[in-house]
Amino acid sequence: MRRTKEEAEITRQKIIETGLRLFSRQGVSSTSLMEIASRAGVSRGAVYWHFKNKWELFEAILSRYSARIDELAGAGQRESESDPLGRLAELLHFLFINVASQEDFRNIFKIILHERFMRREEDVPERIRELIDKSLQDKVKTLENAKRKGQLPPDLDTRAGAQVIHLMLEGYIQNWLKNPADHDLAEQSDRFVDAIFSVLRYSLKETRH
Amino acid sequence: MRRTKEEAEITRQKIIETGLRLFSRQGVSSTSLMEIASRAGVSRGAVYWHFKNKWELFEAILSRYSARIDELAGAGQRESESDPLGRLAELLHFLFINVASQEDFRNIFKIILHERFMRREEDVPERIRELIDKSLQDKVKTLENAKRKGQLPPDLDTRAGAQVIHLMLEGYIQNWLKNPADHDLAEQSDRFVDAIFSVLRYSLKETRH
DNA sequence: ATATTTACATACACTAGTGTATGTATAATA
DNA sequence: TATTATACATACACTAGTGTATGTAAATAT
Repeated sequence: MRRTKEEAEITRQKIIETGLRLFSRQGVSSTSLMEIASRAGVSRGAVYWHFKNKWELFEAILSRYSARIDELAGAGQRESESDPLGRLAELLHFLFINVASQEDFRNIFKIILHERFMRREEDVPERIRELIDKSLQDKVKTLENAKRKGQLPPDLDTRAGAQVIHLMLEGYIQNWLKNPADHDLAEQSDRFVDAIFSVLRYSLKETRH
Repeated sequence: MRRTKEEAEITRQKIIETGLRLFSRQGVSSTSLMEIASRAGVSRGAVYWHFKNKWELFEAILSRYSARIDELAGAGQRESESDPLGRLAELLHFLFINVASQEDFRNIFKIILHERFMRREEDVPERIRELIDKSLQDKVKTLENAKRKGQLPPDLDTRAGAQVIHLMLEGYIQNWLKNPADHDLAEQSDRFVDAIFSVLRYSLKETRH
């Protein structure tokens, strides 16, 4: 019954895909390796052969997509960029489109959003938090840059701005995940980016103390 | 060892409080009745005497606070209101303050936000979704009203507006829950309401088709 | 061609959690 | 005061899940 190396890789991918699907539906902690195995059409032994435990499987799933997420998140941070706000708009559009059109990408987001607030120390690995914090830092840099280039008011609180961007982005994705039929994410992308920018332009002024 | 009626009510409340704390930290499905019981200083028997199972305990927790949430959510929806936008601002401020200052209220929000996207049918009861949907509908009404009173542009997409309000509110609360030391929620309440209103005023126009 | 890994499947031991059944001191009641 | 119902605690039976140990056919190395 020994499989060839290619076959082994196929089952490994199948486990990863099934894990991604189930994790995104039920959350990581309430999905058993048993269920993943049976839905992937393999035995639990296969899962334990490819991955040490549930969290290593989770790490494998994350690392398969983290490169793409990093790439997207970092796109607008270059200090030399002459139109940082334009870059930011592109990034947001890109995120919207990807989330709307690619299920696996959407599921990764869903897991991250869902798992982010769990507090059991043994459970959620540090990697998720790092991932989010990094992309937040990227956006602060982009906004600072846009301020210097005169694209945003000089008294904008960039940290608050970056947070609001994240929040609205996450919120919109969550809402779309909750009710995909409600509206077309890609179509509304323009309007939503406008909404974010109007917040940046008209609110979130720094407070003096 | 039989307790007096008052004592029984005290243990019941103690179980509810402990359940609220643990559910908000770990999520409902990954918190055991064993842990709740021991942390509440009672036996599992006590929990099973007061509540049929975990989800009935959860219902009890929800119903203890849903009145307050309903009250808050419904505050700005009166059609006869002459200043609906002002009411909405008050509501948002009130929510911010409550979430910032009252731990139990904050924990309820945390549970709702966390549990909202779980998909195991046996698990999350319909009540949470109903709760959120109702308050969304309230906000749509408030915005419609504000439009008629000339407080908002006539081509505002009120449904999108209501969603954005929810998303930003939830996002901000989530962010505050994630990092309470980061900033004072109550203090930033003003600025955040401003941000929301600027979105309503300058974006989210209805699309023609 | 033989030896050795590999890629699993199966079986086992263990734990955590659930729900229920039973025991019991005592508050409430008649 | 005797009886009954209450408010639990404890014990038990059961299930689901984990991790590990072992078996094994076939791919691969020698």
